[in-house]
Amino acid sequence: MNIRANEITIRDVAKAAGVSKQTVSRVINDRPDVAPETRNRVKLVIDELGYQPSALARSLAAPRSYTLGVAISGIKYTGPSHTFNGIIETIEELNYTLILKAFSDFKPNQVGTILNSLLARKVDGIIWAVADYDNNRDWLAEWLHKLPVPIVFTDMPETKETSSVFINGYSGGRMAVTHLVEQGYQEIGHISGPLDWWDARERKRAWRDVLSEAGLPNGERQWMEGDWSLESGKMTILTLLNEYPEMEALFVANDQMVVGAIQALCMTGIKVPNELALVGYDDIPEIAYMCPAITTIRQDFHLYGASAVHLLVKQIEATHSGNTEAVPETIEIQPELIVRESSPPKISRR
Amino acid sequence: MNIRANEITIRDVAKAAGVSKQTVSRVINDRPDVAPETRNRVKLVIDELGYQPSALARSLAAPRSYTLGVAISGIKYTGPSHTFNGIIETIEELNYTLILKAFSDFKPNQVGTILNSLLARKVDGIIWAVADYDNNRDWLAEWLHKLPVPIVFTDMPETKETSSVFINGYSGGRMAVTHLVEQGYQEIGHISGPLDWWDARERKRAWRDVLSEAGLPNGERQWMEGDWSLESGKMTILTLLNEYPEMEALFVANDQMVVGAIQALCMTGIKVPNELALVGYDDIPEIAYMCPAITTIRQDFHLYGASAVHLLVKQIEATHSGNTEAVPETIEIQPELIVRESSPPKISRR
DNA sequence: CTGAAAGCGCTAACAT
DNA sequence: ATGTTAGCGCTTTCAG
Repeated sequence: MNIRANEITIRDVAKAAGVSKQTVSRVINDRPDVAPETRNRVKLVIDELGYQPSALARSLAAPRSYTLGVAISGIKYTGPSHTFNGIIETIEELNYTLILKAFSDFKPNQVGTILNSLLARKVDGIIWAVADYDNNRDWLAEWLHKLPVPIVFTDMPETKETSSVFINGYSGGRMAVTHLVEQGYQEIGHISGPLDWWDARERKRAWRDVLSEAGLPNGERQWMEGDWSLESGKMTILTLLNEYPEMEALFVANDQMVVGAIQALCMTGIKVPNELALVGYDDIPEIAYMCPAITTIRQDFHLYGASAVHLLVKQIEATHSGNTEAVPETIEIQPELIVRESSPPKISRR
Repeated sequence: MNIRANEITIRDVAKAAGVSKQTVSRVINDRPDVAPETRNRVKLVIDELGYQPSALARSLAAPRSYTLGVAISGIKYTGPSHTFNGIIETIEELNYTLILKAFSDFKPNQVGTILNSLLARKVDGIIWAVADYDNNRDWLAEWLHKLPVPIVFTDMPETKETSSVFINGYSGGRMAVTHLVEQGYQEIGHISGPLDWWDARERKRAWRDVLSEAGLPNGERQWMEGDWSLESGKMTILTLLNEYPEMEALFVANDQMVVGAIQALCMTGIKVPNELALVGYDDIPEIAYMCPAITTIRQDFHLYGASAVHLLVKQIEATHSGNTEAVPETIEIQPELIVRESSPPKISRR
């Protein structure tokens, strides 16, 4: 294989093969209307010269660029980083090129800037993988109907007007709490994520609903708000333990906070699961290696990212091939309960 | 702000402002040679029309694209994902656009494919953030001298011919083991990473060197090879404990393996740090929240990524502005020892 | 200071 | 099946 050294153009190939640029273009685009013999000759010349077409020029001249724009808000944590990994791999698989924009400070006009800089590179579609918190989605709303290309959201409260992929946090929350109820616990607390995050609200709502339906207590002193961080898990559980001493079991809205909480429990000498049963959320790799291993709700982040790409490409194909207007579609991914040692039947506890 | 809807071109602006395309071009490129009055008029029209220049067309016509290519091998783990985060943010800061390629299977010809697809988009430079293991670097070597743009490596054994940024793993390893020696431990084991990784070899070499220099035992039964994973930490420590029962302290080559090891220790009832002192590597967020909190070597991944970008952009500037040939440069980042509860002075143990 | 012409490397639309 | 003519939207070069 040769490297594109920026010097050989379609012209050179055409000249060397004794055909027109157009014919070379047809060959590199695998068009059917080229004589087999000509095609071979051109291909040979391409190999000899080590010709590599300029994706830039093709994108400019053609209606599509085979480029996808992805906007993210940071990938420091397990969830987003695995989701992003799914996105990358799938884009790669489908032979698109990925242009990335990071969403840093959440100012309304940043939304427009990012969208524009993506469109300025003529992306065929956009994946908006920025977490739904604050009101960044509202800022987006005004752009949506002006967008000349399909867009797919991640973490999106179901909407009819836009395509999105989401993992059902309410359903995951229900699984977690239902599991604890079924194991026989009656005093079940909750540490939520920051409630300006949609996901955090969904999980908390699930906690409350399940307890209500089971006729179990779910008052205000039974839960506290964390901020997803390890430190907040550690701090929050100490307060909660104080305010809600009868607590037998605890549903924590993400695994990071569980790790923090475990350190606090360990330091105060409270035994898991004998004195407190625990269920987390996310199934980060570390959580299975706590002592005891923690029951959690697994989110298939990789599938999540992959689905977003597949959906987007589907919409793009629809726009380009048919005369069919792309119809918004929502893909819902179900989380899964992973039972480990931190949530045994209550009766089995000493 | 208006959104680029792909319909307004520089031509429309020129017409509306009653000037030529070139003048508009000069304005959007902030060239000095435009009458202030003209400039203002053009700017006004640009705003009114909501004109957004096509980055694609500009890249094609101009000598630079203000686009950087980044090749990574996956960002599922803390280290790479934080490094990548530093890369993204810095690229964003410097107003470049990021094109991403993922390196999945390590076949020699994938290297060429990735490089070509980046060059086909006319990137101004490349960051190769693929971990140095196996022999993927060798495959790269043959392309290097043909590359028409600067490239910066991450995780690179120091070389004179190429620019790179690296965190000194040998020095980090020395810090870890020296700390244990200074705390008074004499029987110090090691769980290494997979030895086809450069970093793993460096850390192990440091372990051996420090022990040798201190006149402490460092035989074959005192260390074992893991594979960076949680599970391997768990498994490896059990074997090691068996083969090296006198072990008082242990240097583990990354924090993930520490987490796995702690579970194994907890299950077998071995107390940290009283029966075994522990030092990890990486300072992943979770490691400070173990019980006890783990001493580790912090790597500033964010700075790492940021440095790679700064170095690359520096090389690009050199190539474009001056007639100076870009001189390869290496940036070395020093890791830092973070002392926590898992490595107290031996004497203080009960 | 401003404009006209030429071209970046390719594809689309129409010829033949 | 192949070639020709026009662009894609911008920048560069060279006039003036």
